[in-house]
Amino acid sequence: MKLTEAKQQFISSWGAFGTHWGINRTMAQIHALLLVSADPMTQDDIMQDLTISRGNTNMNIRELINWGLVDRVIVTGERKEFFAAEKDIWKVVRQIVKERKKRELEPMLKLLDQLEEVEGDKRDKNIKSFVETVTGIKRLGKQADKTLDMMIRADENWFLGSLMKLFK
Amino acid sequence: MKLTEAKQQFISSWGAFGTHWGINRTMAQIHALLLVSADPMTQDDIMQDLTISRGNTNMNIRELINWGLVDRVIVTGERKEFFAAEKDIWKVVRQIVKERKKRELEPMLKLLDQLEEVEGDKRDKNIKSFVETVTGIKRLGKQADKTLDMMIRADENWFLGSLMKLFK
DNA sequence: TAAATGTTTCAAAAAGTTTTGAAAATTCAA
DNA sequence: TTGAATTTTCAAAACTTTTTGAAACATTTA
Repeated sequence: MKLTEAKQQFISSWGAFGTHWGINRTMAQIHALLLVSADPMTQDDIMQDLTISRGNTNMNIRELINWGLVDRVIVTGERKEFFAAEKDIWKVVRQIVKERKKRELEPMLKLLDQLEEVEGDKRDKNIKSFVETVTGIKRLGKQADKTLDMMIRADENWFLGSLMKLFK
Repeated sequence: MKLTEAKQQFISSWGAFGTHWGINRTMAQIHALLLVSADPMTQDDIMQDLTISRGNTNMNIRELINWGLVDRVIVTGERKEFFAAEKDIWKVVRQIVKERKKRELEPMLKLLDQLEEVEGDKRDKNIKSFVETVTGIKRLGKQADKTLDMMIRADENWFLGSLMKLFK
């Protein structure tokens, strides 16, 4: 397979993959493009490569920067802004985990805390069933929260090393 | 907070939560409703509780059954089919991980294997950058694949216990 | 067997999301 | 300053996904 074709394939699959994870196709494609390109690219480069509009490009680059997956790069002697993806894939994963934990897991845990304190007789079958489910989810959620925290703080080798020992 | 209100809240948040994870709102809401209800419910119960159409209800119940998150329950003396959610939340998580791994992670790893074998001079900056990125992703992906396999096979206590030891 | 009850399908409508592109805003060099 | 280059915004259009509901299908009961 030729490089150009391989890049195309990677970009298109990464885009499809992203849509399963709540990331829109274009955002994932721009990320993919920057991941496999040797040098930083301008907005116009990206537009042309992916044949998407200026607005769409701009919007999604900004979103990628928000997620901490892409950085603005200043190239001396150039007026235009350049963009580059974080290439250390382990950092990328940690970054995504960190953001999603904050945006999704933490609010859910806060809600579960409230719901656990539903009024009424705990012997009532309906209340019992509700509280048990909520407590179960909360327990697992809190555990996941802690585990992810460790993972975010951890260094790649430490993490891989520990898992290898644990799961061998 | 009253039980009815608490249930409402739970169902609506679980629905919103689900949409971040590639599960549609209704599917997540039906799942939530069944999770917190003490007894199995019929399609008509669910329709009425969530005020959604018959077709929508049917479609999403079937999808939940496909995912292994909901079971048909036979109630003796009743003509209608009843449905109940798997209440062991740890089983639910394992089930979801298993499905998504199969549908998403595994095909991606297969593709990366192919892409790694791009033609051309490995000293070329562009090829080098591409191969390095792909290799990096593959390495992490393979590791994740293994780890998830262990997790799917593992028993709750074993998993929590090991993690507790590891991450304390 | 026919009627009644229950389940599934699917085309069309509604709702939700993403993309476009032109105009506005900003930045920078002269 | 001015104006050319660049970036950002946002309303409308295109596209995608979800939902509806009526009709078809299936199963049970009498």
